[in-house]
Amino acid sequence: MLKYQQIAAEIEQYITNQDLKQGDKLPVLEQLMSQYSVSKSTVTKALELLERRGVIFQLRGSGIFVRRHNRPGYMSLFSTQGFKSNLGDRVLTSDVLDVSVTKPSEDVAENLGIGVSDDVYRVERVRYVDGEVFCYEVSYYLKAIVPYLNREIVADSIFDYVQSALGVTIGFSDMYMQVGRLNKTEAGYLGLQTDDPTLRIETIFHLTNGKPFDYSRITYHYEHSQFVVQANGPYM
Amino acid sequence: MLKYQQIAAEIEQYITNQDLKQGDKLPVLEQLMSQYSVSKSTVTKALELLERRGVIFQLRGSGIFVRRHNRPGYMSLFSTQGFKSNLGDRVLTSDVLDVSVTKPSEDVAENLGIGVSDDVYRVERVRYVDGEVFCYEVSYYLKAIVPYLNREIVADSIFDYVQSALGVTIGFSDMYMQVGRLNKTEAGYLGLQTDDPTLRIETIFHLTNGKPFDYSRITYHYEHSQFVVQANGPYM
DNA sequence: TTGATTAATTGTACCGGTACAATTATAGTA
DNA sequence: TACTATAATTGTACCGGTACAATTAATCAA
Repeated sequence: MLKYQQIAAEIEQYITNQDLKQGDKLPVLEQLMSQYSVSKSTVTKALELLERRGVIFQLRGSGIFVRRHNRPGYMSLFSTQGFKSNLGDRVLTSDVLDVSVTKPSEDVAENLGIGVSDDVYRVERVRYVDGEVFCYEVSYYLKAIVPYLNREIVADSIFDYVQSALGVTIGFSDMYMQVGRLNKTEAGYLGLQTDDPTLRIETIFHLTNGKPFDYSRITYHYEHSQFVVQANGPYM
Repeated sequence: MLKYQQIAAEIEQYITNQDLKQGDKLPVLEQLMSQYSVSKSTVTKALELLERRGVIFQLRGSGIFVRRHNRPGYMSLFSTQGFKSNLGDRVLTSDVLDVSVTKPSEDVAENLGIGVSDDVYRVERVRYVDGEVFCYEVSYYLKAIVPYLNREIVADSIFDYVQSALGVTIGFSDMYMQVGRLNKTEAGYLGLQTDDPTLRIETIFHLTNGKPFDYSRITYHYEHSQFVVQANGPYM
C-alpha cells in the first residue's frame, strides 16, 4: 500500500475512533508531517484523497476539518467497489438467478466495446439489504478478463473476487441513471407492482487501461434506495 | 486564474478543437511541460483535475488518453454550478413562482444549520430545457450570505450572480437523492399525474468555510431527466 | 469595549529533483 | 515466425524547498 493511502486510512480511522463530527478540527499539516514522518507533499496527497471522498475539507489559513453528512441510511453513489464497502453494519445478501456464458446482444456488445461473437458472463441477481429487497441486477462481464465465475462467487462480492483473485483493478466507470416504471418481470423480483416507480442505473466499468470489462443494469426498489453524493466545489 | 487551472482549460479546449474521442492519445507529460513552460508538478495537477472531471485518464508507462462518455442527452450530476454550465447548446428557461424573504421551517433550518428566526430567501421555480418541463425547485438561501435577490436574477442563474456579484464561492455540497411519487402540487407544475414517478434531490451547498448557505429541493420530471456520473476507480 | 492594524498561523501553488513501476518497443533466440 | 529477454518510454510516488494568500490571534488606538 502506498504511503499516502496508508496515511489517509489512518487519518480516517482516527476520525472514526475519536468520533469526530462535522467541523471538528484535525491536527495541522506540520504535525501530521512529523507524526507520520513523511514530507509535506505526501500528507497533502493523503488529505486531497480524503477531501475528494468527502471525509474532510481544508481551509487555508485555518486548518483541516471533518466533513460529515448527517443522514443515516443513505448509501454513497460511488460504490465503484460494489456496495459491500458501503453498508456499515447492514447485511447484504443475494439471490443468484443466473450465471452463464453467452453471446452479448447488440446493445450489450456496444456498451462493452466488443463484437457479438465475443463471450461474456451473464449474471442475474436480486439483492437484499437486511433482508429487504434492494435491487434487481443484470450484468455482463467480458470472459476474456473474467474467465471464470460461479454461483458462490457471485453470491458474494464479484468485485472482491475479480480484484483479489484475478488482480484486475477498476480504472473508472460511467454511470447512467434514469427514473422510470417497472415492467412485469422487475416488479415480480422486487415484490412491487408493474408501473411502480424505479431508478435504473447502467454502469460501464473500465479497466485502468480504459477498456470496458463490465456492463451492468441495476433496477432499484424505490422505497429502499436512497443515495448521497458528496461533491466538491467548482473545479475540484 | 491559477496556472494549473489555465492549463487544464487549454488542454480541454484542445480536445474539443481537435475533436478527440475516447482513447485518443494526448501529448506526453514532458511535452506539455515545455509547451506551457511550467514544471512537471503543475502539469500533473492540471491533469489530475481533468481526470477527476472525467475528461482524461492517465496510464503509467503509456500516456494520457481522452475519456468520453458516449450518451448525448445525459446531464452530469455534478452541476454544482447550476445546470447552466452543463447544457451544451440546449436552452434553459425558468418560471419564477416565488422570491421572498421568510423564516425557515424547522427542517429547513436544520438543514441550513441555523435557527428558525434567521432570515432566508425562498425561491420557487419551474425550469425548462428547450421548452420542456425539466424540474420543479424550491430553494432557500441564507440572507446573511445572499442579502438580495429578485425575479430577474432568479430567472437566470442564481449561482452566476452569487459568485460574480457577491464573490461567494461554493466549497462543497451534499446531495441526497431518492425516488418517489409526485404529489398533486408537483404534478401540476410538471404537467404530470399525481403518483407518477419522480426523482427528488435535496442539496445542501456549503461555503468554503464549511457553512451551509443554500438548501434546495428539486423534483425532476422523470421523462426528461437523465444523469451521468463519471466516477474514478477505487480510491479515485 | 469596540474597531482597526499588525503579526502569527496554516494551507496552497509552484518549482525541480530522484527513484521507480507499468507499459511498449526493440533486439535476440529458437 | 513466435517467443523471450532487454531496453526505452512514460506516468506516479515521494522528497524538500520558496513564496504566498486566507484566516485567526494579538496589539494598539479611540
